[in-house]
Amino acid sequence: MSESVHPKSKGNAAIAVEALRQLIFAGDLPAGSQHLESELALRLGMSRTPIREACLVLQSQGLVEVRARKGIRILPIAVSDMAEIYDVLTALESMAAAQAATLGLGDDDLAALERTIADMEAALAAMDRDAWAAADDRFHAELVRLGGNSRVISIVAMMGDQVRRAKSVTLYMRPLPLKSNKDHRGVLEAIRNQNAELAQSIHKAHRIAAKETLIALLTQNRLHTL
Amino acid sequence: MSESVHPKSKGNAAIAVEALRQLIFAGDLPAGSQHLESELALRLGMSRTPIREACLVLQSQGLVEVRARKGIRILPIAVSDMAEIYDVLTALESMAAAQAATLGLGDDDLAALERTIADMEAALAAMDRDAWAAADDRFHAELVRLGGNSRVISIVAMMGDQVRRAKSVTLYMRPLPLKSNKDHRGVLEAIRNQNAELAQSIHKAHRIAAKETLIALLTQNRLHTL
DNA sequence: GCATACATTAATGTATACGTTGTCAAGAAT
DNA sequence: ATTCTTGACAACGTATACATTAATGTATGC
Repeated sequence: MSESVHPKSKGNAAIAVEALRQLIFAGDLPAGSQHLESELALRLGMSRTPIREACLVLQSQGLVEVRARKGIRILPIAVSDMAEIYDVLTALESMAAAQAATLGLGDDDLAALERTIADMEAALAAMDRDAWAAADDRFHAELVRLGGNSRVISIVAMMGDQVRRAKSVTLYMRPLPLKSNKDHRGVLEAIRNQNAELAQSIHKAHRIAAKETLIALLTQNRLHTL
Repeated sequence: MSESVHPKSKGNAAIAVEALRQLIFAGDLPAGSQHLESELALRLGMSRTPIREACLVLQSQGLVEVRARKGIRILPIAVSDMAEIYDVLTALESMAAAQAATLGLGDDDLAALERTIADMEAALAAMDRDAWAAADDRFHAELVRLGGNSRVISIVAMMGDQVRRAKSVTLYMRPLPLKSNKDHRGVLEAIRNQNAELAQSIHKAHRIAAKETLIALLTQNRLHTL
């Protein structure tokens, strides 16, 4: 039968994970706020059981903290957290870039990465910050995908989620990242030329610069927690 | 009051996590085996609810996989997994070493790290492989602790858990790692001298060598999964 | 004899009731 | 006025009953 494609192919727990993620990223559950299991259960129209399981998953992903009798707390991101996360991303993504370079990838494999760069350039030309940020996310995700290490992929995705709010807050506070794309093209070319050292060093410098820019911005604007 | 320190400060779910970890590491739940929730509940003397929550936690740590109607599966570690994990450890621990070197740590801070090296030397002299492995684990844990990045600490701990079985299997298959300690002392001295580049490069080489040794050993002995 | 449809069943997924325990506030003692 | 005690309450943690669903075996039709 041609049922609706997603009648209930996912359990309620999985639905709750996705719904809570949306609520968190949209700011409907603000950073630092606390919420009772029963409140969330009522809000999502299910019982406490799948809510509890969803919160455990989100806790393991570093998005919330479950504290007995104090409700589920949406974890705020402090500047020190940003520094930690960017350091992890720097180390893992740089390694991914180096490993991608050693794999001898062809133009087919690099097409997706190249497209994200083109998207960023187009977004810059149109001064569309949101489109640029989306393409930048895709660039980094594609880069680690090319690295081929599934653990790196999932760790980077988790860390990316944790800083998502902070990045969106600062997106309109800083000048357009015109220099970024030179780095991106540099990494791409180094991978294409199988120059692992160069790919790694360019990307590492790129990430360190991004970290310092972001931290300076947050500090200047007294955004200690997000 | 001199109460017993842990009367029941932990809930059953936390107890289940710890108990299942023990069973997995001890081999009582062999890699690749599958177990029903009700079986584990009976075995640990509690209901399915805390078992389910414990399994979700263990799944997020990469130790098991929960599959509907097929039971909880203890994840085996393939050689390719070992390669992935060692690459992650290489990147993150090397960064931790570099960052520890930049912190200007004093002898007090480095005492614990130095002790783990001394323990390894003593264990080597006594040809006590288990003691050496335990001290080596402490060395790596202490190194990342000195790095000061809490996310690196927890990621490294998770990855260490995932390869624990494989390391214990190969522990008695390889010659005593006499060279290792020179690397360890080198990292320590580089940190003491605030030479971040050197600390990073020594540790990186150390990890790469360990990876290749372990993978060669597993491949030679046809230990594709553990 | 084989394939397909269906019934059975066993295991997970969910709801709910209940026990347990930390929190918070009110009040008494110092 | 501050602090300590105490007790009620509210939220969580757990057990259990129930619904759902996929796998398996069986029967039936071709």
